[in-house]
Amino acid sequence: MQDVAKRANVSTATVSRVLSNPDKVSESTKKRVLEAIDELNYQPHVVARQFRTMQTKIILVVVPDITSAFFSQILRGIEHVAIEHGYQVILADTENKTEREREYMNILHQKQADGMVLLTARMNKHELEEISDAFPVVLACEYMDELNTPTVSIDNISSSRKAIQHFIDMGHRKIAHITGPMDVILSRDRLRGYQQAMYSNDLPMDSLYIQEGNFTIESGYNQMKKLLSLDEPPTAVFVFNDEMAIGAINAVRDQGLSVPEDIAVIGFDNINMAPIFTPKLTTIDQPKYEIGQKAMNLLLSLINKEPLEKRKFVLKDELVIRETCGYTLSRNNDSRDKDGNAISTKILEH
Amino acid sequence: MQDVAKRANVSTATVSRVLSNPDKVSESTKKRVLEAIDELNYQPHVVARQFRTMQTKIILVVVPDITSAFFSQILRGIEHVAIEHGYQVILADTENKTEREREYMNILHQKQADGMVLLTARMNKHELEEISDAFPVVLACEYMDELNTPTVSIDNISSSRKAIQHFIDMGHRKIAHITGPMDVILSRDRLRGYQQAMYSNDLPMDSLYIQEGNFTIESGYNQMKKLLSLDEPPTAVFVFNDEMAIGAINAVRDQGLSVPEDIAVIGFDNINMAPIFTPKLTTIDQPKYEIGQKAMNLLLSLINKEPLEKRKFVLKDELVIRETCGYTLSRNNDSRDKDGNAISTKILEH
DNA sequence: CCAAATACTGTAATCGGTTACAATAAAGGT
DNA sequence: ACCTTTATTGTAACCGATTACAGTATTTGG
Repeated sequence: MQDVAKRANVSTATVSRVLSNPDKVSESTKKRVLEAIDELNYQPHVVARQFRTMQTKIILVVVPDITSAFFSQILRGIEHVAIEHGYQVILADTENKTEREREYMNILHQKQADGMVLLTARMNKHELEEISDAFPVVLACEYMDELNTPTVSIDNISSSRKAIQHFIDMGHRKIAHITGPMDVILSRDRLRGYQQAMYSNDLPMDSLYIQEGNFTIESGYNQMKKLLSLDEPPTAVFVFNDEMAIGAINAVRDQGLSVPEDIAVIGFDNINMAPIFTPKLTTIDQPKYEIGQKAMNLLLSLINKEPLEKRKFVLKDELVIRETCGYTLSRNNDSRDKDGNAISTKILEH
Repeated sequence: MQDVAKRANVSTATVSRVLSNPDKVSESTKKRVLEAIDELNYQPHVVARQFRTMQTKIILVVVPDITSAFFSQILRGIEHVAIEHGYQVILADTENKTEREREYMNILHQKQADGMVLLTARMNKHELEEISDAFPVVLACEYMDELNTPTVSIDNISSSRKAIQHFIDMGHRKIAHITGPMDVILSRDRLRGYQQAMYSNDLPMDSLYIQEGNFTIESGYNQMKKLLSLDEPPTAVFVFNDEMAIGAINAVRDQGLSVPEDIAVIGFDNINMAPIFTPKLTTIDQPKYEIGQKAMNLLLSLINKEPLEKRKFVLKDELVIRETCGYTLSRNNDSRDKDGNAISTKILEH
């Protein structure tokens, strides 16, 4: 920077201003400085700037599982908004471990990032509250009651209810649920939706019909095997996510049965494999990209200390009816739900 | 830090030493300082340290597509090694755009990262050479001849040859290839392997049998449709990656034909969906996690200016025979290749 | 018992920008 | 013509750690 200043015959302050406050500098000197920068191929030392301004322009995004098809779409939403506003995204993969989640909190404490988007919150409410009181933090996907942290999510309880109601409307009575790990709020919420729908339709609930998986294809496979080995196996199974649903369908098939004829299945998330898998997956679609965008926009407001219009955003989900729930067997692939909204199930749409 | 120093009745230099050179400090003062740190809940200002030491302890990883199942495994390999050595990983998603690739190079120029792992290299050789001469850079997956940049990859030509040879050994003669975009070296390499195998078996090559896709499921679907509409459609298709292979299989099915009976298919990468998809995908397995680990270890050597044992590492790939190539139809799911190596195809392995 | 080596700690310069404040020049107003 | 305001630029303090160097205390060796 000294060199540039010398060459342009100005002070370092002016060079700095050309770079970060161009309006404060006259056209002529600005031109001279820019030329000098160009000639000397000067690159500002970003870390020095970060140090001086106490801003890193970095956003930390904590993901429970980077390999999951679901989160990558959310990430993209976050990243697009971030880059647009001059921020960069650091990814932190917790691999579903709560300790690692905690470790990453340090990055905020140490001011290595200007803010954080949490796509997982296994920590207890107290810890979360503490960190989000001190730093800009947005929670996405997971929702906690009575938590002040700004949140973007869908209503997991109602969407889960919607799925079960669909089964019931089609005449199913023996409906099982493969849940996610019970220490994850999302799992408890979706389970609650299942229970609510069963109760309100006066259907009995056998606790054997509730099996806890761990998000993976394998665990979907194993839990479905358990359900199939019951004396009275279910005729329909609602699965916490699409990955486990795919595992579950494989289990049905390995048992010589078929989906949806013998067992109907509904998944969750509408990952990009859902319309491609055979049979095509009926599932709850989350607006993944939009969740990411919204979360990042919220975070920017927090960082800039702008007032928030509200702290909790619940986006719309949608039951996408394809083949695994059996609904469309006697019909065309394209259908409409009872509200008349198109439920497109064309293959290869995304 | 001042506060800590005062409280422990030492100078800031000593506090600093306790944190970064604990051996230089006596046990008693170390204890005092640590107590003070604890009582004041002091967090070192990492950016200040980065500034002073001119090290960020950050690694930039440039990925062509973060949503791809293939790369996430490599990422995990990189990240594990990085964290183990006190480095953090920033992810840069180029979304398959060369411009964005170039943009990210700036992060290195600006010293915002100590090194970079490239999982994509669409830039020309000259640009790449320039940056890798000036900074620690490792190339993974893609391989360029006559390039000095340290590289970790498999031998794409030979693995592609292997796939085609398998088709030929099974009696196929009309073998097509759905490639990746031709501006990607990997695509050209795998195409070359296809051509070599065809030539060396005196099989004719119809240029209509070579169709260029763009990595996505959709393009696999579309290119396969083209192949199916030929007067003399192929009986076997080698596809650049598993995603496109899955699209291709769907196209076959939509045409009322079936895999592998009418058309045999071999994919590439062995993504985690490969053994789950129906029919199970025969594919070339890349040691994804190991590629990531090796690349990161190489990068660490570069950063620490250690000598490299060599600059090019070619890891072993493996043809994993499952169902889509037809080989195991009359046999068990488990098979062995001609070298006697087990080719496990158990469902739900990963 | 003293010199030399060793162990520990403190002082202060330093990294490369940013920005408050001061200084100067130019423009505008009466 | 003179004062006020505005525009532009320079000077130098500052951000919070690290570390070379110097100084002091302690141990070792003869």
